[in-house]
Amino acid sequence: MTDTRTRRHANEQENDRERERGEGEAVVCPECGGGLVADAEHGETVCSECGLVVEENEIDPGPEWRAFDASEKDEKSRVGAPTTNMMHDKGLSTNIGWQDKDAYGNSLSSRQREKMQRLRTWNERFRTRDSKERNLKQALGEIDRMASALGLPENVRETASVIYRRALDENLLPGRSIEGVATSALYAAARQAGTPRSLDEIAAVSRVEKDEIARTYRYVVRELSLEIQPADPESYVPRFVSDLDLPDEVERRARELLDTAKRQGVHSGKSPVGLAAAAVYAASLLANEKVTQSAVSEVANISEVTIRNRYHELLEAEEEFAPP
DNA sequence: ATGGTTTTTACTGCGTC
DNA sequence: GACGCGGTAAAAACCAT
Repeated sequence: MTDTRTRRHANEQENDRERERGEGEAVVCPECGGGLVADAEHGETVCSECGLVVEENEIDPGPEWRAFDASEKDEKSRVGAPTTNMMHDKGLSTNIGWQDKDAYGNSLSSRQREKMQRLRTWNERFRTRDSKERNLKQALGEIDRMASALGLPENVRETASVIYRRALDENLLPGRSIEGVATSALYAAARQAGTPRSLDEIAAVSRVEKDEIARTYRYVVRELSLEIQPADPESYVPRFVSDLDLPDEVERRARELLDTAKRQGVHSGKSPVGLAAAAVYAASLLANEKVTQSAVSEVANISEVTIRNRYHELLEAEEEFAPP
């Protein structure tokens, strides 16, 4: 009986590779497989390895050019704040200022003031009237809330916003809760960005049950054909190490252990979190740092038994690979 | 639904401080 | 005696089919 999950992961990854060529969401260069970097200054997406420009002519949301004094700034800067996916209308809608001043800064007559107040009210109503927009407003709020609770950086929130927007556009919402889809989007975004949070951690800050998140997540991933690799155990290591107040050396060794384990294929089918936790524990043994299994299991939310099983395997793999 | 795998739970024995 | 660690068996959770 060869490990069926080993095969599964291998296949999954091949499929992902395949898909990346087709769709615009690629995070990997179609030429050389290197990582893509956004170059906002030129509005391009460029491969870090071979320099291939993948996408051009995207709108550069940044300021036009350096300004050396105030007048130059007025001349060269574009109007308004940079657009962002984190606002439900990308920050592009009209807002009516709250100051009762006209374009020249003169104050308005009381009649005019009343008029402006009515305009403000109606503008606000129109801006959020459409159900999709309302929907987005709420979902993005949720995403933001959960992301801060989990300490996820801004780019993850942005990605989550994009995913949610797509789900909305493709009419994936009917029959599913806004919160569920929002949570799934965040879960997916965190994994894509290489700062994964486990399903448990996500569920802890979401208003939705774990089962539903998992179900919705699978659905969303399938419908949007998002390419998401199984989480890399190494991406959990830094967080565990710092949660346990361990030195950098432990982190380094943990990475080494995971690397050789990967090379030997020991890792497939096992939970990445467990692997990471075991690596941290094994590494701290090697570095003569005293940490208990229960401490590691606590921060990783993994049972001690799993840590034991995994770290034996890790050490074995290490010995086979490099027997000094 | 099913079957194969992994993870968890619960319990036990051993050595050390 | 409490604690850290190791092992085991059975239950639960997970996932592809």
